[in-house]
Amino acid sequence: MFSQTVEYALRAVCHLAYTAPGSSTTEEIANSTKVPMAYLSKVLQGLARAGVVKSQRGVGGGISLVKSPEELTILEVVNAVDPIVRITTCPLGLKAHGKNLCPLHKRVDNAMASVEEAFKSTTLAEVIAEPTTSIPLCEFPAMRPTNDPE
Amino acid sequence: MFSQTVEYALRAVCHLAYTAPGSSTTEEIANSTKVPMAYLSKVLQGLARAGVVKSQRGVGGGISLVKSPEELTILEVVNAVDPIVRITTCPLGLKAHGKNLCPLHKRVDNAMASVEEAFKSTTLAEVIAEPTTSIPLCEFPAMRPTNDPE
DNA sequence: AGCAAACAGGATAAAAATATCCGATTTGCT
DNA sequence: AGCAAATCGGATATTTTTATCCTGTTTGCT
Repeated sequence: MFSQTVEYALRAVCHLAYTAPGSSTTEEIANSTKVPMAYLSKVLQGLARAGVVKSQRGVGGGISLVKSPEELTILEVVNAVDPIVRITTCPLGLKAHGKNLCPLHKRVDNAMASVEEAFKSTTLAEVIAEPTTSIPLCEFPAMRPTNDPE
Repeated sequence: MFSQTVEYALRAVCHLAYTAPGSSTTEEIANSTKVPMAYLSKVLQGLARAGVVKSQRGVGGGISLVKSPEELTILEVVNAVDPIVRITTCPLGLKAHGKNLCPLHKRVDNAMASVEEAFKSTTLAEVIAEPTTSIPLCEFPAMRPTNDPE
């Protein structure tokens, strides 16, 4: 239901939230998130174009979040790479419907609205702070991603 | 967020709900739903394989719903062509997580769960019966799809 | 200046989703 | 039997998504 790209982007910003406000290299993120590095690079470029992350070239460079994890919502990340497009006019182009969606499309749009709302109300900070035995991206409890090359 | 195929399938069963328990030809459905006929044919084959619709070849044949619109949910239609797959184990394959999803994936899964729930609790009968000026698939209010070739 | 780290971006490839075409088969009707 | 209405299913094409590779550019360090 959500694209691979969305999944990869969320993992990446999750890693970056751990190291924020510092930066991580694409390789570090790729290792920690188990995303193919070359493809991750493209995803990160998309996030950079959308202003979610910024990149710094050269030695000591890498990728970092533009906002703090407290200010960054899941929705912003999702919309940066694969936007949730709400239904605003009849997909069949029926003029009589126009912006007045029929019950079918109203329900489909409501489903998207609920996802949008859930994602809008969750920040990255909440995701990484939530007490749990399953820490995002971490194989072992109570152990968080580091920048050490494994 | 939802595939074209899902959209097409929903339109098609919506048309069939109008003509239920009678059948419609693929061409009639294609015209009423504005879905390319050849592709719709494939979508309907998928719905038939999943047991949502049944087909009858030959003169006077066509496609009809297996269940009544009262018994058929949107979810069954969606799952027939492009299933909503819930996250049951860690997508990274982290053994420590297993079925205990991390906060990130729990939220993504919750979003899918809300969609699943919304779709599960809506029948086709509700969709076509809801009073509105925008009648599904119909260009004009108070005028419903017919089997008349336009 | 020279070198190594690191991202940028184009070219390419592979796979999946979307779409079209057409001959084969089934079926009802006369 | 013959014909026309319909679906079935295989082949093919197109577009999008996912993925890989490689060269170029930027940057910090010595």
